[in-house]
Amino acid sequence: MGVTIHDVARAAGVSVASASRALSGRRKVTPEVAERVTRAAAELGYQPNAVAKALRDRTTGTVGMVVPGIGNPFFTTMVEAVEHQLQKSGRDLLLCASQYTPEIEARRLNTLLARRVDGLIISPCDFEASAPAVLNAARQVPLVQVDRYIEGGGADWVGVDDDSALAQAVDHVVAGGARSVVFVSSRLMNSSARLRLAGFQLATARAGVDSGAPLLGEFTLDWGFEAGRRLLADGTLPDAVICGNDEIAVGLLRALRLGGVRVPEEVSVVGFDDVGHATMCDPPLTTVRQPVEEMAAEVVRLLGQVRVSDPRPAQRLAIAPRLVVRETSRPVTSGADTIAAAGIVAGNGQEEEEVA
Amino acid sequence: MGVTIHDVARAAGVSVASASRALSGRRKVTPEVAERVTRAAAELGYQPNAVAKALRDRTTGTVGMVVPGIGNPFFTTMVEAVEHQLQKSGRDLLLCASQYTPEIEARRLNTLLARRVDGLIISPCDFEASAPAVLNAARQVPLVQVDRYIEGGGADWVGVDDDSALAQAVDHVVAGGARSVVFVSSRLMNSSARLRLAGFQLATARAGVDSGAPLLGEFTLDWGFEAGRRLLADGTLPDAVICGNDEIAVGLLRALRLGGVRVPEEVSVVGFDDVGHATMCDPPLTTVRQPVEEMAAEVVRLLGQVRVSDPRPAQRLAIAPRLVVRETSRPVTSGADTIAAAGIVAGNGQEEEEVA
DNA sequence: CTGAAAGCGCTAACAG
DNA sequence: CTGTTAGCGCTTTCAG
Repeated sequence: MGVTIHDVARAAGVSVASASRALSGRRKVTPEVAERVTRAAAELGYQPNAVAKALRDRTTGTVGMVVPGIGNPFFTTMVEAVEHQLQKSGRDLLLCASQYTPEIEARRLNTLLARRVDGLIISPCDFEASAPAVLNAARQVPLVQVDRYIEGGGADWVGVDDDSALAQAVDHVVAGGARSVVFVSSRLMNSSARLRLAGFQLATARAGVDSGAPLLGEFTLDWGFEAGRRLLADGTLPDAVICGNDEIAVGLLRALRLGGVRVPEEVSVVGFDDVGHATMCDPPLTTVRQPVEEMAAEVVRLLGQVRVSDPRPAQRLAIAPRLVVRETSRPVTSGADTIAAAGIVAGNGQEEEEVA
Repeated sequence: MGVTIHDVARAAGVSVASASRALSGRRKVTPEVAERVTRAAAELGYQPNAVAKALRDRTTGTVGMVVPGIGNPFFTTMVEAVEHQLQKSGRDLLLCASQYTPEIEARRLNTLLARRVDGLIISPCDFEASAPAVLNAARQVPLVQVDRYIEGGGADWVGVDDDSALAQAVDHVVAGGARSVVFVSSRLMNSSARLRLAGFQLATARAGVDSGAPLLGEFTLDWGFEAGRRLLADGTLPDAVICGNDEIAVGLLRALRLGGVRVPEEVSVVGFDDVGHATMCDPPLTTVRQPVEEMAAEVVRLLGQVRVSDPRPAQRLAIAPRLVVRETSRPVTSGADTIAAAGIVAGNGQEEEEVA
C-alpha cells in the first residue's frame, strides 16, 4: 500500500498536477509527459485513493441501497438489476439489509449518509415506522423508494401496479371458474401488503366473487405453509387462493399437497413476483411477474433527476406487471378466455401519476 | 449537506479541536464544553463526514466481501452471518457479486481496494482464474477466503471439511442399504466442487460401494433437474444420489417425482448446505449442514490476525459439518446404524491444519 | 502546457 | 484542559 500520486510524479519527473492531469486525461499534457506518467504509475503499481478523491470532489461515485432482507429472492433479484443499471454509469452499490427492523434501517441509512453516498435507493420495511429516517435521508441526498414506500408520499417511488396485478390474477382464476377466492399475504405493515390487499378487494368486488377474510401473516414460506394448514383445518376450501408473493405460494402448495388436495383441480393457486423458484416448484406456479429490470432502470433514471436543493413534487411510477400462467391454476373455461387475454395485453403499458 | 465540525465549533464558541474531542469523547474536556458542543451539534444536525475521517485515519471501518452470486441462498446466508459478526466490532460490509466471472471479480476487488477497505472476504469463483487478482489483493490488505479458495494456498481460508461431509453422507445412505450411489455436482472450476468430488470418491471407495461416473454441471436447480432426467433416461437408477448442494438436490427431486420415482423408497437423495428451502421441499431434504455462523465467526477472527506487512504461513480452517437426516433418505437398517451415529458424533469437532 | 498552492473535513501532535 | 496547526491524497484554480 501507500504509493501516492506524489510518488508517481516524482518518478516521472513532473509535478503532481501534471501527473493528475495525465492520469485522469481530463486536461491536455504533452504526449511525452503522458507517456512517462503512465509508465511510472504502472511500474509503481499506483492505485488512486478513492477516499481522497471523494473528499476532494465531494462525491463518491457510490449509491447506497437498503432492502429489508437479502433472504428474499425478490430483493436479491432487484439488487442485481440495480447493480447492473448502476454499472452503466460506473457507479458502485453499497448494499445494506435492514432485517425488517426500522431501527436497524435508520442506522444503516445514517452510516450510508456518513459515507457520503451520492444517492439512496430504499425499500422501507415499515409503512409508518420507516418514515422519519427515510424523509430525513431524502433531505440530504437524492433518494428513491422501490417496491415498498412510506406513508405520506414525501419521496419518489417506483413499483408495480398492484391494482392491475391483482385484477389480472383475480380475473384469471374467475375465468377458470372460481367463485370463491381467498387472499394470503403479509400483515399490513408495509405498502405492498396494503396495496395488494386493496387491489384484491377491488378486483373481487368487481368480479362479483366471494372473498373470505384474508389470511395475513408474513411474506415467507413458513407463513404460506401455516396458512395452507388453516385453510385445510377450516374444512371448506375456496376455489382459488391468491398469494402476496411466491414464497407464500410455495409454502401453501406444500401444505395443500400434504393435505391431499389436488392443485389446480380442486383449488387454483396464484403467486406474486415470479422470481426464484416459481418455475421449479411442483406444479410450476402461475404468478404475476414483476418487471424487475424495468423497475431498476426507472429507479436509477429517477435518481439522476432528483435535486435535493430544488425539490419537485414526488413522483410515483407504477409499472404494470404481467400474469404468467403455468400449472397451478385451472385453464380458462368457456368464452371467458377473452378476459384473461385482455388482462395480459393490458399489462404491457406503463402508467405514471403524480402525487400531492 | 455541509455542516462541518467547524460550524459546530463556532456555534459552541470553542475550537475545532475541542469540538472533535467532545464529540469523540476520546479526550477529556470540561463538562460545560462537552455540553455546549453536544447541543450545538444536535441543533445544527451535524453528521460527521466518514470520508474525511477515513482519509485522516487511514482506515475506513469497512470490510469488503465478494461472493460469486447473491442468487445462491448459501452465499446470502453467509453474507448475513458475516455482517452479523462484523457488527459486533462496529464495522460495515461492502458487498459485491462477481457473477461467477473472474473478470468482474477482479474489477470488484480493485474498486474495493481503491475505496480502502480495511479487509477483504472472498469466495473466489474460479480455482485458477481467480488466483492472480486474489493474491494481488491479499498483498495490500488482510484477506480471508471463505467456502471456495484459489489454488496454491497463498491466502487464508475458512470452509467446511468436505471429506467429513461426504463420508457422513455416503456412510448414511450405505447404512440405509444403498449399494450404488452417484454424485451430482458442479464442474470442477472451483475448490468446493473438487473437494467434494474427492471426498465422495474416497468415501465410496472406503465403503466399498459402486459409484458410477459423477454428473457434473452447475450448482443450480436447473442442473439438478437435468441430471435427474439423465438418470431416468439411463434406465438404471442408483440406490442413492448425493448432491453437491441443495439447489441441485431440489431440482433432482422434482425430476425424479415427475418420472414417477418414489423417494426415498426407490432412491435416497442427500443434499449439501442446509440453507434456504431444504426443510420445505417435498419430502424434506436430508442434507449436510454447513456451520455458517461458526464459519463467519472464524473468518472475521482470522481477518483480525492477518498482517500484510508480516505474513505468516497461510491458515486453513476446515470446520466439520453435521448430517441432518430428514425424509429423502432411507432409514438405517440392521446393525449398520452405529456407523451413521459415529459419523454424526465425529462431525462435531473442529480441525485446524497448516498449509505449506 | 506546466507547477505551486489551496483546501475538501477531520484528528493528533504540540504548545500553552 | 484548550487552541493552533499540520497533513491524510487528491484535483483544480491561478499564475507563469
